[in-house]
Amino acid sequence: MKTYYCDLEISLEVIGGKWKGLILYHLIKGPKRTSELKKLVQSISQKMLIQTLRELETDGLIHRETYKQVPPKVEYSTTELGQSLEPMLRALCSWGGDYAEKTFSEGEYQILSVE
Amino acid sequence: MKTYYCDLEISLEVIGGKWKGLILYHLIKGPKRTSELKKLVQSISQKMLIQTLRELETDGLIHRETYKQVPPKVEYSTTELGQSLEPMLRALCSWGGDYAEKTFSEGEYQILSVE
DNA sequence: CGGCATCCAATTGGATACTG
DNA sequence: CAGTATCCAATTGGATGCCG
Repeated sequence: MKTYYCDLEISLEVIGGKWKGLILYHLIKGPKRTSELKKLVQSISQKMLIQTLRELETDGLIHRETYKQVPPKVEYSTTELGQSLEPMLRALCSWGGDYAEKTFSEGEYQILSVE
Repeated sequence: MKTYYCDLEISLEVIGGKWKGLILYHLIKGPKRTSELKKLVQSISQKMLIQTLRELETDGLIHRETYKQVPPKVEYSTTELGQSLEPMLRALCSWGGDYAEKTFSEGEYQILSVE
């Protein structure tokens, strides 16, 4: 039996880790193909991208749709459960922007939106 | 110059990782001594606890107060910046509880609050 | 009590090559 | 295009011992 000492430990197990929150956040803004996600999160390796997607799928946060065609097409989207994290991820995202403005110096960082 | 492709990457850099969010959450509920934090997050090692606290301090989310006495006493508390994450961490925490109820089977997990 | 240093095991993660 | 497998480097993290 799994033992937790705080509900937050459960959330962090599901969306914690280096990439899960970020990938999920991009999918919350709309379904994406594998290659699109790779572009949105450039620093992730293909291996980690796939691995992260598998974990999110296993935990019921995203859905994987395969189109049987050549060349193959796969599209990922959020489930209702995954989508329910939208307010928190949006708030965190906005917090990150504020944090950077307050904390970093001009010219010390840049944000290149790839939307 | 640091480059980000999404503001969320900034937040995750600051409160991501295995322990930062959890430690911060406990401190948001009130100042704690080192040994108290260790009790609240039993599965963390002393090394990781100290390391996590240093990182949170460096990023300006928590404050470390040393009382010069024997035996030594150290107390950690949130800064205003750290406290500003309260709504998000509380929401995430509550989400984790809901997730567990929906997803886990009875007897598959337990939550032992140590408050 | 709170913290640091060292050593070592385990895990993570990247590069590359290959498949349908 | 999407994904898998393998190998290897880097990082993480735990156990232990020591210090003020």
